[in-house]
Amino acid sequence: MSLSNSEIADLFNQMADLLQIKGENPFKVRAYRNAARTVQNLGKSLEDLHKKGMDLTKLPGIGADLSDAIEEILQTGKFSKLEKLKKELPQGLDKLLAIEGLGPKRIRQLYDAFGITSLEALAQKAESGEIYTLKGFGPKLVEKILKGVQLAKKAGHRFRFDVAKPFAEELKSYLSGFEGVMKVEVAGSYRRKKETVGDLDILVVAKNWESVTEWFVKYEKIKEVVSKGPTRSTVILRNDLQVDLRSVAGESYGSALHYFTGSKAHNIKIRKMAVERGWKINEYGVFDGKKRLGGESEEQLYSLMGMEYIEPELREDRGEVEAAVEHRLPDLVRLGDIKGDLHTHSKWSDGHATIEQMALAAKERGYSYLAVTDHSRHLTVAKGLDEKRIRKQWEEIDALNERLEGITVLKGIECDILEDGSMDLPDSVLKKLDVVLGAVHYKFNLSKKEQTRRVVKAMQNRYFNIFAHPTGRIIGHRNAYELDMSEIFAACKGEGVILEINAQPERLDLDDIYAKAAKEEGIRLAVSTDAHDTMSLDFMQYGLNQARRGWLQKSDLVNTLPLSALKKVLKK
DNA sequence: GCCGTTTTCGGCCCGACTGTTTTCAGTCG
Repeated sequence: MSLSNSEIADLFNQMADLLQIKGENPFKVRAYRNAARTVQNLGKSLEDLHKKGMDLTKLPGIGADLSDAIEEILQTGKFSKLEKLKKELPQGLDKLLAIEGLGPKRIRQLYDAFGITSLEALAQKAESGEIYTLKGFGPKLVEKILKGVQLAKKAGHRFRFDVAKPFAEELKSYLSGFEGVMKVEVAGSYRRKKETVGDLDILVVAKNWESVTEWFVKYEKIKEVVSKGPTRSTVILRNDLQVDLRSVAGESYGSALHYFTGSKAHNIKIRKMAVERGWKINEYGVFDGKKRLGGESEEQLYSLMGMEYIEPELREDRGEVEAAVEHRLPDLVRLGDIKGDLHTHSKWSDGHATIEQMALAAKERGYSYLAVTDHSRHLTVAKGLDEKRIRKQWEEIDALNERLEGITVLKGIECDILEDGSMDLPDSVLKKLDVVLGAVHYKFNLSKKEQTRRVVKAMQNRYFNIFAHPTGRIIGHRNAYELDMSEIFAACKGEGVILEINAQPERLDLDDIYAKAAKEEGIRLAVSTDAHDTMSLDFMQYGLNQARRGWLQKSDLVNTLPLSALKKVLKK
C-alpha cells in the first residue's frame, strides 16, 4: 500500500476533526493536527523513511502512538482508530466544521437536537426557525450560519498570491495616504509570501483610528462591511476576498506585526520559548510579569529572545527557530542576485514576442543572459519546433548575439518527455543546445511507477539539463501528476539534473517544501519565469518568493551564476 | 497524544470578539 505524506496528514486531520466534535481533550486534537503538519512539511516520503527503518518518534510531534499509527497506515492503507471513530459518529459532521461560527460544541448541539449531519439539513432547520429553540442560537448567529452554508457550497476560498496582490498593494497605498496614518503593513500569509492567501490582514498605526476606519470602509471595491469595531474592522471585497484592518499602538507594532504575520505554528513556538524563560509574548509586547521588555519592532522581539531576525517567508516552524538561535539561518536569495532567465518562449512557438524583444526586456531587468526555450515538435498546439525549424531559429539567435550588447541569448528548448521516457528531439540536436529543459506535457495520469520511470529515463539522457515545472500542478485546477520524488531526487543527483522552480503564479513548482528538501539533498535549482511575453519576465519575483520559502540562497540557484560559470554547469 | 537540565505526570500560546446572556461560552486567528 502506497500513501503519500499528504494522504497520511489528511487522515490525521480527519481524526482531529472527529475528536473535536466528539468533545475529546483539545490537546489530543492539537497533537493530531501537529502531527499532520509535521508529515505535510516533511519533504521526504514518510514511506521511504519508514522503509529505511527510521525511528519515526524522532520526528517532532510524533510519539509512540502516532508512530504505530503511521506504520499501520503504510502497511494496510487504513487507520483503525479513525475507522472506529467514523462508525461511532455520523458521516458529514466534519463538513459542518468549515462553517464560520460553528465549532465542535454547536455542531454537537445541532446533532443531538435535530440529527443534523449535512449542510442542507442545517440550512433547513435554520430557515424554518426551529434552530432558535437551542440555547445560544440567536438571530445574528443563525444569519451567520446561513451565510456560511452558502460559502461552504462554493469550492475553494483561498486566493492565489498574484490575485490578492493588487488588492493588497492598492489598499496599502489607499490607507497610507490617509491623514494621521503612520504605519501600514499587510501581514498574514501574504507577508509570508505563500502561494495562496485566505484573507488579507492589514495593520495600521494611526493617531485617529476612528476616522481611518471610516476611510477604510469607503474603499470602492468593498461589497460588504462585516464588522466595525474599536480595534478591528472586517470587510468583504467584490471578489469575496476578506480584509481585516487592525489598529495597533506604536509601541506594540513589532509584536503585533509578528503575531499577525504568523504562522500560527511559528508563533506558538516563540511564545513557548518565552514561557520557558518566565516571560509572556502577546500582540502587545514582550513581558516579564508586568514589566514590559519591548515590542516596538520585530527585530527587537527576536533579539530579546536571543535569536537572529527571521524573514517572514521562513516562519512556518520548519526549523527556522532553531536555526535562528544557532545563528545558521540562510541568507535568502534576492531579485538582485538573478543574472538571467532560463525558461522563456518566443513567437517561434506559443510566445507573443520576438526573440529580440524578449532579449531586450531581459537586459532592461539587469540580466546578462536569456535562454529561449520554445516548445519541441510534439506540442503541435504550441507550434513546437522540429529539427528543421530549430536550426533556423539558431541562425536568428546567432545574428542577434552578433548585434546585441550586454545580453547573451542562449539556445534552448523545452523538450517534451515522451511517454516512453525518450526525448522529443534527437541527441544530434540536443547536444548543440546551451540549455535543454525536459518537461511533461501529456499523459499526466500514468501510475506513479510508470511516470517516475518515464522521467528518470529522460533524465538519463546526457543532454538533459533542467526538469521544468517538475510536478505539473496548477494551483486550484490540476493536481500534480504522480511521481516518486525521492527517486526523482536521486536521479537528479546521479545525472546532474537541475530542478526548476517555475515562477508562473499558478504553477510555482517545485513548491517550497520540495525545494527545501532538494536543497538538503544537494540538488541545484533554477528559478525561471516560463514567460510567453516580455511583461511575464517579472514573474521572477513570484518564483523567488517560493525559493525563499524553501530556504534557498544565491548559491543554491544556477541562474545567479555569471554566464561562463553557468555554461560549465550546463555542459555535462 | 506529546513532551521533559525544573517534570515520566501534568502541563500543553494567548487574547479578542460575538452574541448571547446577565457573567460568559464558543469560536476565531
